[in-house]
Amino acid sequence: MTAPMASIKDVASRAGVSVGTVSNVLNRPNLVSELTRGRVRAAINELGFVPNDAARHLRRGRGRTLGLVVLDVANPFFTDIAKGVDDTTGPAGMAVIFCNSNGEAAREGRYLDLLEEQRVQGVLITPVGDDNARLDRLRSRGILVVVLDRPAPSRDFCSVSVDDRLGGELAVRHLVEAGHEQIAFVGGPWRLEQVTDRYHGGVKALEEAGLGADNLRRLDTPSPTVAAGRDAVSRVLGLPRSARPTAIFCANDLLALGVLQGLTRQQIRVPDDIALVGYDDIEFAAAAAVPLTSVRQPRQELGRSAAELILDEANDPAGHQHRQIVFEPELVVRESSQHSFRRG
Amino acid sequence: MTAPMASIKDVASRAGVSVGTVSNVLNRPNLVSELTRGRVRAAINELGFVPNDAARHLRRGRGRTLGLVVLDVANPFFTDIAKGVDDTTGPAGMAVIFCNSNGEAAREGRYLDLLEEQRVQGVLITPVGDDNARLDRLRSRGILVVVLDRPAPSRDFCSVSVDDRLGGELAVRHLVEAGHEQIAFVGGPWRLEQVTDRYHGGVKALEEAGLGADNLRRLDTPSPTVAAGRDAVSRVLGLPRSARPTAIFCANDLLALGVLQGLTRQQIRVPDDIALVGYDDIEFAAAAAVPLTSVRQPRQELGRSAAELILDEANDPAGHQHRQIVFEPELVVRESSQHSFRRG
DNA sequence: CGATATGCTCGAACCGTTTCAACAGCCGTC
DNA sequence: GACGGCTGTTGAAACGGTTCGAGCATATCG
Repeated sequence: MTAPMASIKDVASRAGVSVGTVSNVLNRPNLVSELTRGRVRAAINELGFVPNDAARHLRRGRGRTLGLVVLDVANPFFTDIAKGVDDTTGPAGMAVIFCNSNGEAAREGRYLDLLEEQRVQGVLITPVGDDNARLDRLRSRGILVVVLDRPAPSRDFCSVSVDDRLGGELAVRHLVEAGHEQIAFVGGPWRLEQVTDRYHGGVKALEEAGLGADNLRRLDTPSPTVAAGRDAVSRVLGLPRSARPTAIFCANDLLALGVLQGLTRQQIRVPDDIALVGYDDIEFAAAAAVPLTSVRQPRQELGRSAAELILDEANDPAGHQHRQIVFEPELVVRESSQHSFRRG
Repeated sequence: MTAPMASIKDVASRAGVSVGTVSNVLNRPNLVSELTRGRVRAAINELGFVPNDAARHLRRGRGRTLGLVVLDVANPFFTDIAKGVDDTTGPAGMAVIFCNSNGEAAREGRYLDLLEEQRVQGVLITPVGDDNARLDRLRSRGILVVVLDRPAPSRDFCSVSVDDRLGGELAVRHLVEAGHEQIAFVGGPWRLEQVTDRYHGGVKALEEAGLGADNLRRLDTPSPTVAAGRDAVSRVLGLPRSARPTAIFCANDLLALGVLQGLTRQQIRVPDDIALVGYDDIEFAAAAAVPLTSVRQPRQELGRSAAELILDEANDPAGHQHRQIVFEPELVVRESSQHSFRRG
């Protein structure tokens, strides 16, 4: 009933050699004679021996696993990142523990504790807040850290991010150029830097156009999800007539899809009555009821680069230089912001 | 530079007790006097001691991690399942290694090897094929197995699934009742039982209506993704006029969204020219260009139940009874199949 | 007062690997 | 034939916890 897993000892006795030799066959086969190697390999197969990673880990002091902590597993933006990570760590023989902080500091903390106990080699994380004390602590314990989807808090962390201010700027400039002056910004929670940066980028675009921050009205959401987007619609519509926006810029596509649903339910047409711009350009943005204009981020690329940085540091801790990679976002214009699309 | 992680020995010497006592404070605090317990706790805090899970694991023989292997991380259906799993394993202090087989047997195999090396306590898996030899092998090595989103191959595995034949039946019956007689089934790869079951359920509905399997024309796709759905459209349109379907039933929502995009590109209106039904009812189905009729599965529930089954077996291996839980799917009708919606 | 039970603590064995110093042959050299 | 250099192999010491029998006070009881 219970596990009769063969150990290296069983292999050794079956092959008539010492455990050290078996270990050598596994790790430095060139040190072992052809003949013994063959016998050991045979024994391994016959017994179906699979080395115990916990033991190896214990002895070596460090494991072959990484932690990936994201804000929302259900957000395709993050699963695309995860795919990118996986594509590069898999071939390197690393396992990834995929954790969902759900945007909650408490959950994030619990997962980081767990990853510490696992003595993971490194952590790729999109932090919930700006508590870099926690990141420092990981570091001081010898755990490699790469900040994902955010610039690192200091020069001695690696990070991979996309210029969110620029993204916000692109989105709002696009709307301003289409003639919009009253714009709503739907996003939150405000503690996420991604949200504030996108907002501030938007404000910058307005100022460049001679308008003010008042023209980008902030509507906070408790979370950046479809449901929160739906709920935000009533607040947009509840604004005094004078402040009624003609366009909405959402902090991500999930919110935008929710807003779109909410507006549709209220018989408000997009883009005719209100223009809509999302962020991330997830695959579903293009398939939406009204194809969504969105700010594209190189999602898989983000994951791949982050994984490469951490592998680089893992393989050569001494020679490694911390880098803060910043990608550029790109505006993808679709129907949801094309006022003229139907009119014209 | 390198990790000076405190070990249980450091804690012991700092608190002036033996390592055994420290271990007891951690695992059976009631055996330790109030006084010592305090001293040990203090030492733990001062040193920032975090137990090494690999060591514990090694001694105990089994770890606190589970593996979750799914067909596609980027499919919201599976991330919702993952959420369900996570919600129930997290509080139980278990870590989950989330693996993406991507529908490829080779990748699945590599991940299972990895999970074996990790000596995970259990594996929740949506298998790529029907190679239950591999599952048997996990079992024989003492690794608990729960089959996800599929009925177990035999009575001595736990499984949590949804009745896919019934789902296919519901979808096609709905179309038949709306007057459709030529229906295309877009799905694949054919090796996935989920795909074949949904197809056969559809055939059953046709037969009940006095029609034949010929009326459900199979169009295989290489993968159940948005891109594959888009590509399938040309094949639907390439069918001889006589066999031209008036409705399409897709094996999942990703395919359906892709098909919808493809049709729109060809200026074919849904549902007026062709009706469309998806499967899974992911969140984005309702937000699609044309809100998608779909067959809903209790996604998070699926994940939760699976996790509960595995925790149950882990906690009481002897008393555990293997169970095959089967949920019922539910048809959610939206605009994409409502021929009358616009006409009426 | 001695025997026995009770409450805490200790120390050592053990889990399955890796690593490394030591060593056994064997060969060629001088 | 002693010697040094290779090649392969061995055995034991870690790694960091858990577990358990033994030991030692102290309290309980007859």
